[in-house]
Amino acid sequence: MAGKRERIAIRRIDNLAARQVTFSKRRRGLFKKAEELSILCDAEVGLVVFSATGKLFHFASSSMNRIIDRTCARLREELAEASLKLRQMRGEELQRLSVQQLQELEKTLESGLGSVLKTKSQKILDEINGLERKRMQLIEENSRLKEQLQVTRMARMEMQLGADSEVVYEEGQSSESVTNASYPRPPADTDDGGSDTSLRLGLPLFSSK
Amino acid sequence: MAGKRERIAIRRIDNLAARQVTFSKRRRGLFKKAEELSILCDAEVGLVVFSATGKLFHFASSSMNRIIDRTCARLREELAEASLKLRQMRGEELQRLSVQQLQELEKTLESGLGSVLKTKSQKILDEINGLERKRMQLIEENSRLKEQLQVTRMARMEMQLGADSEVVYEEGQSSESVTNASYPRPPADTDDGGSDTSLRLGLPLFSSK
DNA sequence: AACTATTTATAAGA
DNA sequence: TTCTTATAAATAGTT
Repeated sequence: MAGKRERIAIRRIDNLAARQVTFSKRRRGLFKKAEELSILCDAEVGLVVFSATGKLFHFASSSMNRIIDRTCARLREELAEASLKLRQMRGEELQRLSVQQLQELEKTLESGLGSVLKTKSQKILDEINGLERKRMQLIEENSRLKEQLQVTRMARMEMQLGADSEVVYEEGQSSESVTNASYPRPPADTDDGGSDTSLRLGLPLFSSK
Repeated sequence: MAGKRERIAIRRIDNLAARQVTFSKRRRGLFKKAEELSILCDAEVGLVVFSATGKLFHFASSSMNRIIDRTCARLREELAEASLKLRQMRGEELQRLSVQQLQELEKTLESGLGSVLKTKSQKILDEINGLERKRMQLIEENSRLKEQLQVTRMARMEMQLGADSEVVYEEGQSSESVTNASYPRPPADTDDGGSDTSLRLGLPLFSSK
C-alpha cells in the first residue's frame, strides 16, 4: 500500500536511488514554489540547481534574467535559436515557417541526407576493406608459419635420419601438397583486396524510397 | 479562532500588506527547501530573490560565483553540442560518427524531410484554396454587379422609350447573352473551388528523387 | 508574531 | 518513471 510516511532527518541521503528520487521530487517542488513566489509577490527570483551528476536545472523570473544572467544572456539566446533550428530540422514546429523557408529547409535536409548516406557508405566500404586487408595479412602470416613449420619438420627429420637427403626431399613435396589443401584459395583472390568491393556487397548502401 | 484557510490562485496578490506577509512567509519556506535539497541530495543550489521593494535575499550551497560560472559553462557546452548536431544534420563533420550513428541521423533526416514536405504542401494548398475562395467571391460580386448594371440599363431604357415593354424585353435577352459572353465559364467551374486543387497544380508538391 | 484549519508537499511503497 | 496514500510540512486567513 501507500507509504507510512515518516519525517526524515536533513542530511545527505545515503542510498543513491532514494537520493535521486527525492532529488527529482523536491526539485520539482522547489521550482514550483520559486515560480509561485515570483508571481504572488511580484518578486524577482533566480534559481539554479546542479544535480550530483552535473545535470543543470534553472528558473528565472523574467527580470531576473537581466540581472543575474546577463553574462549568460547571449549564450542562452543562441542556444534557444540553435535548439529551435534543430527541432525544425527534425520536422517539429514548422508552422511558423513560410513556404520559402520550408523550401530552403527541404534543400538543406536533402543535402544533409545526401552527405550522411555518402559518408555512411564510405565508412562501410572502409570497414569492409579494413577487414579484407586483415584477412589478407592473416593469410600471408599463415602461409609464412606453415613454411616455417615445414622447414622445422625437415630439419628435425634430417636430425633423426642422419644425412639421408632423398627421403627428406620426398617428405617435403608431400608436406607442400598438404599445405595447399588446407588453404583452398578463392578463385579471384588476387583482386579481392581492391578498393572497390561495393559491387559485391549485396546490400543497399543507399536506401531507395 | 485561527483562520479558515482557503486555497489561493497563483497570481499577484493585490493587497500590499498581504503580499508582503506572504512574501515573508513563502520566502522563508523557499530558502528552507532550497537548503534541504542541497543537503539531502548533494546538489549545488543557487537562489536569488529580489523583493518588489528591491531588497535582496540569496542562498547558495557553494559560492554563487561558482554556480553562475558553472551555469554559463554548461550553457556553452550545450550550445556547442547543439551547434555540432546542426552541422551534422546539414551533412558536415560526419567523420566522427559511427555507421550506427549515421544510420540514426539518416532516419531523423528522412523523417524531418517528410514533415517539411507535408507542411509545405499543406501550406501551398491552403494558399491556393485561399486564392480560389477570393476568386469565387470576385466572380459572385462581378455577377451581382452585372445584374445590377442590367437592371439599371433596363430602367434607363424604360424611361427613354416610355411604356413600350416589348422592346425592353428583347434588349433584356440580348443583354443577358452579352453578360454570358463576358464570362466564358470554365467547363469545370462548379468543382473548381473544392479543397482538392492539387491535381491541377502541374507542380510536383513532393519532389521525387 | 502566533495560531490552526487546510492545502500542499512528499516519503515510502507498488 | 509514475501513481498512490498516509503523513509531515507549509501556509492563508485570523487574532
